Amino acid sequence: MTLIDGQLEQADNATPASVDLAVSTVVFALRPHPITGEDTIWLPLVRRIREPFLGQWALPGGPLAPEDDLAASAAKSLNRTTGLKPRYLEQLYAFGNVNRSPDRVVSIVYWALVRASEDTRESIGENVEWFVADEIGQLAFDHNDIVNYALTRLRTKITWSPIAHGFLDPEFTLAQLRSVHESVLGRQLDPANFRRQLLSTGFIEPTGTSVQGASHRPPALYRFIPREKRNEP
Amino acid sequence: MTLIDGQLEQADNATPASVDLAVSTVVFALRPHPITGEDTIWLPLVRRIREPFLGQWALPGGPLAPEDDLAASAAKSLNRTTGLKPRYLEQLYAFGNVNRSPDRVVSIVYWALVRASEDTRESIGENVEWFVADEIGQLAFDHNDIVNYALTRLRTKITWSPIAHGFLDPEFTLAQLRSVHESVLGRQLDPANFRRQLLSTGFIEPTGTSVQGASHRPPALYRFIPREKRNEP
DNA sequence: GCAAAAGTGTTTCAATTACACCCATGT
DNA sequence: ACATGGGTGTAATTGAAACACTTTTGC
Repeated sequence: MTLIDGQLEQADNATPASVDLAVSTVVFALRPHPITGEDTIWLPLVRRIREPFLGQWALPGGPLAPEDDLAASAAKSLNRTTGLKPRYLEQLYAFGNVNRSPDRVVSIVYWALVRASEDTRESIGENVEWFVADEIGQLAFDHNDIVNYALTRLRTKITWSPIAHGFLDPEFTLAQLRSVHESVLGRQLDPANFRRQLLSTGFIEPTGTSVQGASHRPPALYRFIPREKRNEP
Repeated sequence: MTLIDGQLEQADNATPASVDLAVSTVVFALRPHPITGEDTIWLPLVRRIREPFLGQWALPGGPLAPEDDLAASAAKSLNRTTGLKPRYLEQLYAFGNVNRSPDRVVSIVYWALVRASEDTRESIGENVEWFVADEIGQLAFDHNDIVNYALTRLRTKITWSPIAHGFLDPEFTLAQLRSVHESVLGRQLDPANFRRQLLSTGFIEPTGTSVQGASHRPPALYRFIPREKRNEP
């Protein structure tokens, strides 16, 4: 509430910040659960190599570089830790409570979807590890809260927004897409109704090709239609 | 993508930031349109008193004080400019593109709802003025984008979330609440269906009192039930 | 009694759900 | 041919929208 020159303070020409700014990312992928074998949500965490919370697991991220946009910073740290590029990336929330860290840090958190690519299992580094999202222990800072918030956002958003393709290759069958929804929501969905609902949204279109080789009718392949190329959403 | 000690960078113990951090707030109130007289959305803007964008209108805000939570900072700047306390306050988005300002500033923006109180018309200061939201000119920085984004959020959120009471006194009639929805959405709503829909959500409860004095059946008064005291949503 | 807004009831229409059934393929 | 998942059809259920109707007040 300080007054400057007898006038109100104003944003966007702030005095030099005494608050640190970081960008972190919650990265989701679908992989089989180690016990049940059913697809479930995984995420990569990074072991902290300094105080505070030294040795504990935390979300990948880092300070915001002056030359990076926020989303670019998130994508970079994602790529650093997983070697992957995000197929979906969205800002989650800015966390900045005074008591969330011993020093004062505001974290702008993104969440991302990536494919369950093969080559990322152990290839990155000692200090990066993937965990089943529902079975992570206590994380550094308020990162448990952040992960839970991101999971909630994923599960609610998938019911009305076309994001499930973020877990898949560019071309996919409706069964694969339905399987993603089922894994995220944790319940079975009616194949017939799922098909109709999704096709009526206009979010996807058939590629014209289909998948041969299985001992049943070959399923058609579809691709996601980006917002700009859609007709009436 | 710098490596520190041969390890991955990590968030939340960032190196001293070379990026400034500000918190701004989009404040909405409902007041009669100066020409049509119908209730419409207004918001307060602050005239900039320094470069860049000197003399142009901008959102109220300021640098984040180390001792303030993000929401507290937003509420403070709101109170500074309008003299009001927010009846609803929510984080909107963190804007941080490199090119949004000559210097590098990340703005964490909140949006708020306040009552159309009498005493705030001109009483604050020379450099604060209220505008009809749909009739503001060109603002400083990317603040036009921010205002439009906040308006979109308000209009979509009011259809499924109980926020309209943020424009009203703690006790209100269903007609007042419906009028808020109509003003925000810009179209008429069926009184019968509106009543049923809203009561079925369990967001509000009757106070037991009603408003006498008008030449028609006296309407019952309702109050908003905060999330914690609700039963099933 | 009449106007005016509060509040209730009912009919219609659209969307979702549940589930029966046919289709195309590999073995 | 038959097992398997892909794909279509349809009746039942639910919920939203439209609108007629009753209630309670001031004048």
